Amino acid sequence: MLKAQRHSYIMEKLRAEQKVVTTDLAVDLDLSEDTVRRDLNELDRKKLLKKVYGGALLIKERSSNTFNVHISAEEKKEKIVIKALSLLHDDQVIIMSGGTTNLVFAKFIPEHLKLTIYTYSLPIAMQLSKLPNIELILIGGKMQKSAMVTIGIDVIQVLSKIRADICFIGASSINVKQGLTEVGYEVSVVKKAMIASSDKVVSMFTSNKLNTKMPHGVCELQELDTIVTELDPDDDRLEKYRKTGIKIL
Amino acid sequence: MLKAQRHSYIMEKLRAEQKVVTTDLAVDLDLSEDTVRRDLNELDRKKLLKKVYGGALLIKERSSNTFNVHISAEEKKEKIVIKALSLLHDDQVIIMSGGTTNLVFAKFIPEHLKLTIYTYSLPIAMQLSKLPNIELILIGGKMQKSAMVTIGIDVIQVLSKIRADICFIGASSINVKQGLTEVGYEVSVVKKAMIASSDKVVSMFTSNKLNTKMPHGVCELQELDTIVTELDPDDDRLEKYRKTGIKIL
DNA sequence: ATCAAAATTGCGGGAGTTTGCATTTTGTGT
DNA sequence: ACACAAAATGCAAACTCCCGCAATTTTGAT
Repeated sequence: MLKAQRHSYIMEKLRAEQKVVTTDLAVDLDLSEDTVRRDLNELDRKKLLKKVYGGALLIKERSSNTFNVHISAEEKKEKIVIKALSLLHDDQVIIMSGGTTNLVFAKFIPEHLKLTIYTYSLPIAMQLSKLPNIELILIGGKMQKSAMVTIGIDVIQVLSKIRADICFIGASSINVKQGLTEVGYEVSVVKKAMIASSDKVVSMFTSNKLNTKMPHGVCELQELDTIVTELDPDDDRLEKYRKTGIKIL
Repeated sequence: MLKAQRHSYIMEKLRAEQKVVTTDLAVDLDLSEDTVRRDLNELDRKKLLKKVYGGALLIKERSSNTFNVHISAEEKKEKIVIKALSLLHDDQVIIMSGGTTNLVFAKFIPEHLKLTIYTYSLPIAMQLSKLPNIELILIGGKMQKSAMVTIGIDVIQVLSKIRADICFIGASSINVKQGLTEVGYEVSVVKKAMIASSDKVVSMFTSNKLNTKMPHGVCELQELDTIVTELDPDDDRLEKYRKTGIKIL
């Protein structure tokens, strides 16, 4: 593996986990710890991370005016959202949940579409602000800082008054028995409200979310109209889901 | 084989595998490594790939997952907000309007302060999300895309129910006779509501806003408790404002 | 067709990089 | 203060790169 690739691997892992451990990286990359240390030192010199005893930490620059959102597996997500674009038409009212898949979706919405979009995700609202033909309503509430979304009773209240054509809902986990499930209780409640206010429910997620489970239920699989993954709709891994009669893109 | 053919072979392999290795390409193409290197350097010069030690990598345009806010006269604004930090104490409830001066302020709030902050500005909410001890409430509503703030009746309604210790209010324009004035009607209404809900009103702005006027009134000078500029409080340009009895930092 | 200039290629060798190991130094927790 | 892990240092081997040069091919003009 090329050194430059190692550096991107390290930075990627760092962004995902906030820290990296020298010994782990040596195993991951199948290299001596010496080399890993040299890599870390080099990246430290370039101010891309902060080397500490035992590994390295993510640098958080307080000075920059840029807000960065890290998107993992971006190519897969691009494949997903391009398929989902076919669901959009002029004059629809849409609710979008948070999550990076939906953020990629926001990036791909064509400029000419005239839509009304409700969202409670800050990055998605920022992204959609670039589109002149979108009527954009940001749903306010208490900020959940880690996910950059608002949560709580205020969000539920606003959602309950909307009548939307489609909601696009990210997924933490999905399986045939329990349907959609979430890590956080508050987010699960918000998603329930989204579903209740929408005529059609679409969930987009990467295939690694398939057949996984989280503590808080959102809805049964049957309540979803369409799911979109990066897989071919005929893929074996979707077999069980096809049998439920759900639409798969 | 022609050079152009080699180049397309290299680019194709690069797109397929994200990287190419000089020695592998020399074998694939049955050429000396020197020639491969020359090819790679040439493609690098044309910005079609990124040459690295040992091979080359795909150039990936950092597709904008970054949201950038341009801040003019940032040094002046830093001077202002550092003075204003003295107004903050643990357990205060604060309302912040939009504007880049307030954004700089958000960047300078110390990590240890425990505050409850209401804002209707997306960039400010993003910035404040980095602070673990802040209870952050984003006020939702229709997005005004140009300013990255929410406006409208929803914002007013939320603001009217708050009882805040201080509000930090940006200024489009200020003069002794008319007080604070705004370009947009909607923003002027929101700012009136902010003021009505706060015990103390602080306005921060750069000195170029002094003695200017906009169409929509926000409040009389007397309604402000404190103004903060980058000037020395004894500066001649603030003479008229000092006479009104307003506090100047 | 002929020739010269320009471009391309491979090679030798020197310079520069990278890597793992041995050794020494430094840092951490008990 | 101690033991032990992590890091820095020095070093040699292997690898990669670049320069100049000569051989070869291509190009373009006569």
